[in-house]
Amino acid sequence: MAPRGSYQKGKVKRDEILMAAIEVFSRRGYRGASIREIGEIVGLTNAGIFHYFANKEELFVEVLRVREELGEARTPDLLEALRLSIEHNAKVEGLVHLFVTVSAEAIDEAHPGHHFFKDRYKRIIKLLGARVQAGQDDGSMGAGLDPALAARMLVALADGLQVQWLLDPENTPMLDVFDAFCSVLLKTADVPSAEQVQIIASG
Amino acid sequence: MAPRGSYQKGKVKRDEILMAAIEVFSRRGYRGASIREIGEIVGLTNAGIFHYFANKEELFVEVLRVREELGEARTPDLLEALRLSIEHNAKVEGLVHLFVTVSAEAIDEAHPGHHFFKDRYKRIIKLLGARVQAGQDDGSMGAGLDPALAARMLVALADGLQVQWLLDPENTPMLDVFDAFCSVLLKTADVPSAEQVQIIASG
DNA sequence: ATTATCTATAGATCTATAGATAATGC
DNA sequence: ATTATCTATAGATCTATAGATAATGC
Repeated sequence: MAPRGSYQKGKVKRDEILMAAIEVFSRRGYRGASIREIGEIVGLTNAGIFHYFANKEELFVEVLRVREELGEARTPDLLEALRLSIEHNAKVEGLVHLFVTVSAEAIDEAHPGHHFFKDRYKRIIKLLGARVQAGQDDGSMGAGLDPALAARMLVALADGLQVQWLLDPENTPMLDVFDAFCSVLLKTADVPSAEQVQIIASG
Repeated sequence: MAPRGSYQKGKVKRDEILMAAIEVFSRRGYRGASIREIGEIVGLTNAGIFHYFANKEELFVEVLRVREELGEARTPDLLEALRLSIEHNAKVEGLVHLFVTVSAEAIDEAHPGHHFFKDRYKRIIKLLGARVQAGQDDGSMGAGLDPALAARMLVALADGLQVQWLLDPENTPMLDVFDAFCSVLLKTADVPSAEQVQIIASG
């Protein structure tokens, strides 16, 4: 006898739990979050949560997956996607908080999110590096920066800005800073250096 | 009767505790760290720790203070200081880990380190902004970036790179990335834009 | 009949305190 | 005599399980 599967009510509740979990894991990190607190938000006892998720770690991994989906880019261009995600993030403080809190916590190799984050960074940096390389090749970007380094810069900038923004949202113009950096990226050494200017000017 | 003060042995032990605490708070964050684990490292029971620090929070605040001292710059120039601290940090994984973990956790307003971090960021960004402004004024830096934005970039970059480095130390050339960014900062729009080159070249 | 949810509870922690004992140094 | 440290323990949590009851929908 195959199981009947969850009722409609159950599916809705499961989603509610995931949303509440995002909020709580965001504020408190994986270790600091408690199942009971998540349960209170959705009107369940802690035992009620365990009906939907076998254990805390399973719930957490689902949260990471959902966050990835919610933040998913709708653009094929990775650089634009990164910019869009920053723009989007300024509206969903909870997700940014989750990401920042948990990625810091996940530095510990024993953390359940460790591999998720390590792989994620590696993948994004690699893809962004290729994107910058392509931009330089087709002349849309300046060739002044090593693409691999530029990729790490972009990711670091986005991450670092999020911390500043979460600590002080009103005074942190996340997108302005990012855009200013991108404009630098676009023209750096696309424009000739001072020496080259000399040559051009005197030629 | 004034108290006699702590014995020599006690002073040494207190320092040992602080060093162990840096390590544990680094790995686990404020909430995840346990007094007992710190005690085990220095060969005390958890109650032994409470002889030196009234409570967990007091120990933690001391750790932040000590970290600040240990990472203290020896250079008056703030930009150089930032670079030196990155260079230095690559040798003291524990302190970087502490900083990253706890600053993420401290985004929560109820966290004991919240104000410490918020003030610290505000101060550093302001000072760095002034530094960049001065650099642009005396012509040692290009004028292409708004100093306030550049200051936030520098801080975000340093923070973001630390996360990448902690997740994957071998493959993250922290200092190279930072230096590449600084070289961009130094010359951006110091060098004329493409249009200006046209004018120069044709003038 | 099966899913959703609760109550009750076991068993691990954790911070912190009280009060005893050991070590140190006037 | 005072500091350093321990044992024992109170009182909060926390995750997770067992087993009962309520709600849902074939």
